[in-house]
Amino acid sequence: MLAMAFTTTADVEDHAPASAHNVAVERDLLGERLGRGAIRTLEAKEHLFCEGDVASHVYRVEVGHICIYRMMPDGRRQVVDFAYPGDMIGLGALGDHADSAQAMERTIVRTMPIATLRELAQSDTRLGLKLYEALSRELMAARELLFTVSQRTAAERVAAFLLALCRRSERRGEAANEIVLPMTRMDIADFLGLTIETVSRTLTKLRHDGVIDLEQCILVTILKPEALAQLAQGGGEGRHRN
Amino acid sequence: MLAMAFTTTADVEDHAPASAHNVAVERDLLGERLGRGAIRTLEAKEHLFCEGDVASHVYRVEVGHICIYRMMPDGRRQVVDFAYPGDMIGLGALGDHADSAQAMERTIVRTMPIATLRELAQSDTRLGLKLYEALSRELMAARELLFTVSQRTAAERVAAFLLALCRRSERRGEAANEIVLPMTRMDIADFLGLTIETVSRTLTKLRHDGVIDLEQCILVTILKPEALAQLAQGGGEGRHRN
DNA sequence: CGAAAGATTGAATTTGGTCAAAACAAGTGG
DNA sequence: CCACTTGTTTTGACCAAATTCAATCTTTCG
Repeated sequence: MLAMAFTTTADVEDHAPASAHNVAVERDLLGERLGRGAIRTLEAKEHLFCEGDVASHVYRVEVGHICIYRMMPDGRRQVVDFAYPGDMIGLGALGDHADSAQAMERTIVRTMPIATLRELAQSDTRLGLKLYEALSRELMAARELLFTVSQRTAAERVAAFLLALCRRSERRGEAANEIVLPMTRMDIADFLGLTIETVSRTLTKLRHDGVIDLEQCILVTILKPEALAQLAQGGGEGRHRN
Repeated sequence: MLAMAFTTTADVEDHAPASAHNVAVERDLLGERLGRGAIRTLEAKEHLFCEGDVASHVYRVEVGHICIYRMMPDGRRQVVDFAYPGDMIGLGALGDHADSAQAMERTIVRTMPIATLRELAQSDTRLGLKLYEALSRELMAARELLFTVSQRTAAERVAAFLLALCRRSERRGEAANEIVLPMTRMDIADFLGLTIETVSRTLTKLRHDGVIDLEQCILVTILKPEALAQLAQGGGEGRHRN
């Protein structure tokens, strides 16, 4: 269950074992149909949809990365999820979108009308179940994030974040200890409920402690995975245990 | 959408207009079957299920209140939801429970095996859709809470919490400005990511400011709903707007 | 009633935020 | 190729909000 941490924007395909390649076998109806779906290309910073828009489609990221977030009138922002290639977006939307989705770089998505999705789900109960499970996984991820943000210290949050990215890499069969951050410090900060300064400081501290290496501020090398894992738990003496 | 704040543990019935009474008309299949389902009574502090248990049933609270939470090994706790009469519990569970459900007082629930739920959902596609929507609403609630905990100050969190309870009362046709807190300060604290002391202090401050009244520390009277709403937004000059 | 659990209040401490400046990186145009 | 601009990241000094620790007060319940 812990392995699920942050594993949000559930891919509807079964969670692939490490052996599966990026080009997953599209054996189910949804995958097939999406494969034939319209393609849309987004420039960096372009929005796929915004808070309040009518939820007309679901999407699957093909290339690039998308940041999903919500804003408060006064400018405070909560990043809810980062969608990687293979991830579905917009599954949970009912009526209007409750959040915005913005490309973090040039990004390609496949699109599919919600109406079509509904039809498919009706004709194939197994698909309906899959969707349900995908949503359920999103819920769990959201709660995991809630937990992290609510209960952990800054250091623990950053550690947990890095670990989650590691696991994501592993799951898609990439190098597990070298991760490229497609998001800015600002995105990380708004995801973890911190400021950019704190994120930066924390990363620097991890570097000085020899836990990670940071060359271009976009490339993180995990030197001591155990230390990181330890930190992500209450290992560094966390906070109020009441 | 904002009105959804904290409206978690979605009731599967349509969101009833304010006129609807507690004894909602059970027109759909699920309601009927649950109405005929087995009853289980829990004493205060008794668990309905625990983290890691196999998810065998879904439940609907009939009388009393249930607290849903997750724990870290070191004792830190995150309350994820409070379930009121009419609320469903366990909808999102896949395989094992990711959280624990504990009665906050003597509580009665109706139970229904997940297998039965699956069958029902297969025979009635509309029910499947309803379940999906219920889960989706839970997801939104989780994200709303995430937002609150992550971005708001202590005062704002408590204000938002009280307001959410107000709305809940309203929705079930109860007095909107007198709310009884079925949960302890500890529960509130673990829900909002604060300490009991901070919760207590914040409530005291609200009382001194004449925004609420607090007689038995369990009964909150909202004296200035607008002020509370204002606070819940960034009205009291919130935090880092970057 | 009296014990135990829960809630409040106060004082000291700490974490993380704010503000401000400097360092870097990437891209543009001369 | 270099100066120049712009945007992001890092670093430091200071400050405020929330936690910790500790003591007291209330409520609940046997």
